[in-house]
Amino acid sequence: MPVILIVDDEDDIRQILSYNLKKEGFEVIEASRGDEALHHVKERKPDLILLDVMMPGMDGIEVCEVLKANPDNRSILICLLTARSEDYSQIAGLDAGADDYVTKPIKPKVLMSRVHALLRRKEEQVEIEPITKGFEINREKYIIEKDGQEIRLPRKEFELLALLASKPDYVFKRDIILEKVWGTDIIVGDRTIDVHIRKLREKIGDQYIKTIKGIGYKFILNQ
Amino acid sequence: MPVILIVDDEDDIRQILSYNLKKEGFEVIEASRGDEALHHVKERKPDLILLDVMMPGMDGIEVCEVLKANPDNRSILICLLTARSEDYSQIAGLDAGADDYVTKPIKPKVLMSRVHALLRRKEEQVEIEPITKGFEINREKYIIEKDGQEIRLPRKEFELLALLASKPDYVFKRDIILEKVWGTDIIVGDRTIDVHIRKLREKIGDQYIKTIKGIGYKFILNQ
DNA sequence: TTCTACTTTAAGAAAACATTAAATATTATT
DNA sequence: AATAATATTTAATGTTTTCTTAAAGTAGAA
Repeated sequence: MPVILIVDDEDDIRQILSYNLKKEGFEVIEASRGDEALHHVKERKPDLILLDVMMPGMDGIEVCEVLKANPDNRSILICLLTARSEDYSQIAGLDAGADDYVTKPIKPKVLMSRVHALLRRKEEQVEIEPITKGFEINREKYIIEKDGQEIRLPRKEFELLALLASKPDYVFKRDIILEKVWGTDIIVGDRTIDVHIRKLREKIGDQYIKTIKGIGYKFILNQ
Repeated sequence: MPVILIVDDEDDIRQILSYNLKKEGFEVIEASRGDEALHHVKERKPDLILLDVMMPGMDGIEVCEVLKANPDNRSILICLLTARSEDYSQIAGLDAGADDYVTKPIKPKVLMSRVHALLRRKEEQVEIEPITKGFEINREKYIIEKDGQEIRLPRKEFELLALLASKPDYVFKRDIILEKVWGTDIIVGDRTIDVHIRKLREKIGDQYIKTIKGIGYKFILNQ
């Protein structure tokens, strides 16, 4: 899960942002001052920084400039938090390398939406598609193609197959499957996996998914 | 390259802005009065208007109101130029539909930064070229043609269809739809999408929009 | 055999979407 | 500026699909 650093000198702002972000599953780090923020970044590189512009001492723009000056930090997204009444000339922040800004008073819903949009932009860079002969797994269309024939799968089945097929012949342990397909939050019984495997075998043919007793399952292409 | 209209009664301001904008490759149109500006907009729809608030005759706020009253002009960005001394309450311009404002005296660097930020945000909205057999999508008139038959769609429905049809067979996730059609600032409930999908299906036929449960929707042409 | 781990089937619960109507906004018209 | 017409959003309820669990069955290992 993405790590987000909140930098604001006002405690209650930090609290409300932190609460909302954690609720959505993000890992949150907080700093009340600019120099503190820079220190945190050295320790743990966040994916995104929510950065207040108006702060005593080192202000947001400065923090932004210092960060972006270092190539290692180029990939960190920065979203400025600005008061609407602030003179916009201060918002040379976009020149300083910020990726977006949100005006105060901050509506949590709006901010969350922005956060997701920004992180998505980042993710879009590194999207990999697993390739498998005879099988085409098309995430964009959310269908799989087996020998030219389109097969539509429900979400869990799709994710399960996509996982197994991403590394043919590799055995995925049950706990790994649970973690990748269901996530760490949701706890489901072991039989649930079996049933989904069953459904998959029904749709794509028994021969592709092999059971490794006591361990897990694997996707095979030959034999 | 984006087209920018500068509206200011002071010649030297227009000149300096024009110079800087042209240097960055923008196409620039100028007007010295409000009514002249409106006239220009009819002739050639700009992407962005830099609009002085204090002008003899029709002032900037009025121009802004007139423009934004017309749906065809809703997509034009408006950035107000205001004197710093002006009471902030006067900047009801943001209520009049302006997208941003910059205070005088204008620092070219600051303004350029704002201009780029605004245009970037506009681009992030929907600027898709729909390519679709049997369907003709006319963005100017908010009309689609299905098998020669004209169907007029309200804005949101149109944008939604235009988005889906821009990549047939491609699944648009709900959050992407919200971001592209509604924007990141406006937060609406999930059911809102459904209702719009409903309306669309009613008008163009059920077979074109397919639900991918748990993911989103896709536009399909065959089958 | 007996135990363990998986398979299979069916059924109920939960999630996600569809539909309708009503409440708000917005836009057009008088 | 008031009214009417449209458009948009929300809320409530219904429907469908998907997911999960429970229960009974099976095959193989100890």
